[in-house]
Amino acid sequence: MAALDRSLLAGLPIFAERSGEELDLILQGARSSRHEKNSEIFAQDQEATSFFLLLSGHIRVVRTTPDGEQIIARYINEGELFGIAIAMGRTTYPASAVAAVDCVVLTWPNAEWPKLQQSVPAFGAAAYQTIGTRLQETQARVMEMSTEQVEQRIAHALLRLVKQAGRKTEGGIEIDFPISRQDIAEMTGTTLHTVSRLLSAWEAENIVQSGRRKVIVSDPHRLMLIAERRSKS
Amino acid sequence: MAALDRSLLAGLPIFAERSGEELDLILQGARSSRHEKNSEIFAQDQEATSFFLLLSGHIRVVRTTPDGEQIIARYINEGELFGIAIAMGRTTYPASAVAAVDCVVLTWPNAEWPKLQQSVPAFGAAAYQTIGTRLQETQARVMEMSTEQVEQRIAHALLRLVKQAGRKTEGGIEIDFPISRQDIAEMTGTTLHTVSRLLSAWEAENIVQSGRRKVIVSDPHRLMLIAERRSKS
DNA sequence: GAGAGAATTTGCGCTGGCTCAAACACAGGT
DNA sequence: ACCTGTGTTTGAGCCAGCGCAAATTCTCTC
Repeated sequence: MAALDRSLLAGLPIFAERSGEELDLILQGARSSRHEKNSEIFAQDQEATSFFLLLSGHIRVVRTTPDGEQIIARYINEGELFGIAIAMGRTTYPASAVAAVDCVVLTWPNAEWPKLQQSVPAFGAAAYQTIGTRLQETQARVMEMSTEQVEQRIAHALLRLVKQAGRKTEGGIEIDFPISRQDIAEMTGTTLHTVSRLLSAWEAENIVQSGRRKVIVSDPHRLMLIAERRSKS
Repeated sequence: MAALDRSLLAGLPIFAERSGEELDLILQGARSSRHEKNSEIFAQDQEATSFFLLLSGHIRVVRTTPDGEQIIARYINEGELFGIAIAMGRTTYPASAVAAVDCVVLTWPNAEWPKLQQSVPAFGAAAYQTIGTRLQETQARVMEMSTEQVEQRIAHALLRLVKQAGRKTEGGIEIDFPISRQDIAEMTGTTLHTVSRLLSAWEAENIVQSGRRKVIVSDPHRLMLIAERRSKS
């Protein structure tokens, strides 16, 4: 395979400060691959052999319970590391990764990890920072689930999606990948029925427009009011 | 202050593989301190100036929402690192740490972090592993809150406490620090009333014995059956 | 040992959101 | 143009768990 070009990485914030030489070092052990929509990049509990960076597209990280219920742990956006089990001292992937749209992914075999950490310490630091950030986010989610009503949780989830993967359109900001009511339910710990009812209600109030696997937030401000509404006092 | 003795660390699993020299290096920048029950070791959102290791006691890690609701993020057990904001690239503590009983804590100023990581790489690795483990645990908690009923969540929480901080007594395994109904509620996202009702019911069935800020699990096996009970099918 | 504060227990009524059920709408393939 | 599968909508009923309230018990202090 031809060597990968450093221009692949140059645009990513995570590598903004890296020199050309460092970028080459980073790319040396990597290969890039395309994953079509709905294909699985790695599976939960499978032995972790590689770690990844999403060059383009969106990835859904899904955890499945022993009795088959699914939860969406997070969405991975362009430029983010994922599947970095190795950096957490794990030997298996704790979740599955599924392409939400066609994706381009950079893959390193785990064997590259120690080398890379050695030769480009900032790479290791970026990975650890990623994990730290995710711990924060996950803990925030626990708080949300403990203290907020379903309506507020869904509003928060939509606002987060808009922020991370929003694309400006005529009617407002559209979430840039297909997302079903079921998906939103799995992100917020509720049922697709409740999500559907709420989106319908919000649509009637011109806060969102939504369709089949599609959500556009037309009035983020009002959605924020809903999200921040206190339950009592 | 007199130099700290390496025997402080020698017994901890996290340092099992370290040589005497390494232990001395680790202790060089540290100081130890005593924290009495219910005192705060650091506060949420406060600037992170140090990181810590719990030598003895139990610590409650608490997050407070903007409107004053509290959540117990986790309990720290003996030998665990905590407050390692620096390893996550954070400048403030994301939660408060409160001594659940009288505690002895080892403290390093953040300035020691890069040195220590350099001189004892395994120390850095331990910190990252700690964070990775916590991410796993927190995600497991999200799944629990999404898919399980209150009864199962409380059962799981008790089993976890027993595993991490259980002390064998006559009537069963006692949780080794004072824990109120309210605390359990804040760990499981419910109310103290519901916790109280459930504990009373379990007490009647001889699964637990509990008192004021005290819980003894007398029949872990039956508690496990409750915890693993599937909601449907 | 009296009093105050903190933790727990228990009853009661209500309701948010789930379950069950059915109809409907859209996209993509043949 | 039709068909099939997948996603969405909406209704109806129900119940787990919450909010509120009051009584009770335990611990610690003075």
